[in-house]
Amino acid sequence: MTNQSKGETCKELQAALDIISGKWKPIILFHLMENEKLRFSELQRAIPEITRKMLTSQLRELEYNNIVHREIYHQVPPKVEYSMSEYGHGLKPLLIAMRSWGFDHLEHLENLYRQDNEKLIKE
Amino acid sequence: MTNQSKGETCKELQAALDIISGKWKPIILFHLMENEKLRFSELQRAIPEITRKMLTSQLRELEYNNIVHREIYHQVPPKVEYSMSEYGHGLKPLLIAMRSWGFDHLEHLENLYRQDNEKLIKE
DNA sequence: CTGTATCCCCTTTGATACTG
DNA sequence: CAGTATCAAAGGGGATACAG
Repeated sequence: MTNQSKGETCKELQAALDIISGKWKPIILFHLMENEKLRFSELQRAIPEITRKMLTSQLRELEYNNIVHREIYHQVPPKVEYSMSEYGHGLKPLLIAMRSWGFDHLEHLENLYRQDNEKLIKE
Repeated sequence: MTNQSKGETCKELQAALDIISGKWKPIILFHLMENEKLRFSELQRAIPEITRKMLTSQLRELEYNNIVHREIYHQVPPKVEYSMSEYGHGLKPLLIAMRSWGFDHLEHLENLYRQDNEKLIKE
């Protein structure tokens, strides 16, 4: 086993988090997992609340980390397509596992909330 | 499949990330996974760079989310023990999966770095 | 020993306007 | 269409001092 005991930060875990954390990265990744290729504008429509700046920057970081591929068509008007890189597809199982745990967790919170409410009603 | 296509944020994934993101949460969680119970001061020694304030706040958030249990011994001087809650143990597989992916990713980066270096040497 | 309270900084995010 | 530039706001995080 790795020795995390004396001051060694858990760099593996951090490495994974560095890739997927960022306010919009999770949802961007899921759209790209489910759609093969998406244009910039399609992503924008899919995530209406995001600004162009944020969409650009988050995609750039994913591209920098080799998770996402960016294909530029030199046309007028321009067209750019984003897709998961081959390497990026390796993230899929992890993202699915996270989503699954998150789903259960939201149910868990629901139950806690319900119990609190019932307690309040009784009193 | 869930429909993430039109503006629905991926709340499940976000829920998972909310729990484990935070500068010190990953390493705190791993220490608690490997040690059953740890006192506040033991955690501090295990993570020397962390400040008391941060250790407190991160633990409080984990406690609030029902991941970590806090046991207070009313003594002088005080003694507080932290441990994974039963619910928190359910995070273990996910954390291990993340660490595993992160490990591979760090190797991936190593290889990229090495290739770049060899290219530079050739030129 | 196990915390809190303050104050400050820095990074991330957002609003808005401009451009090839 | 697919961005960039600029500035402002918000929040997370750190240093330090104090407290039960």
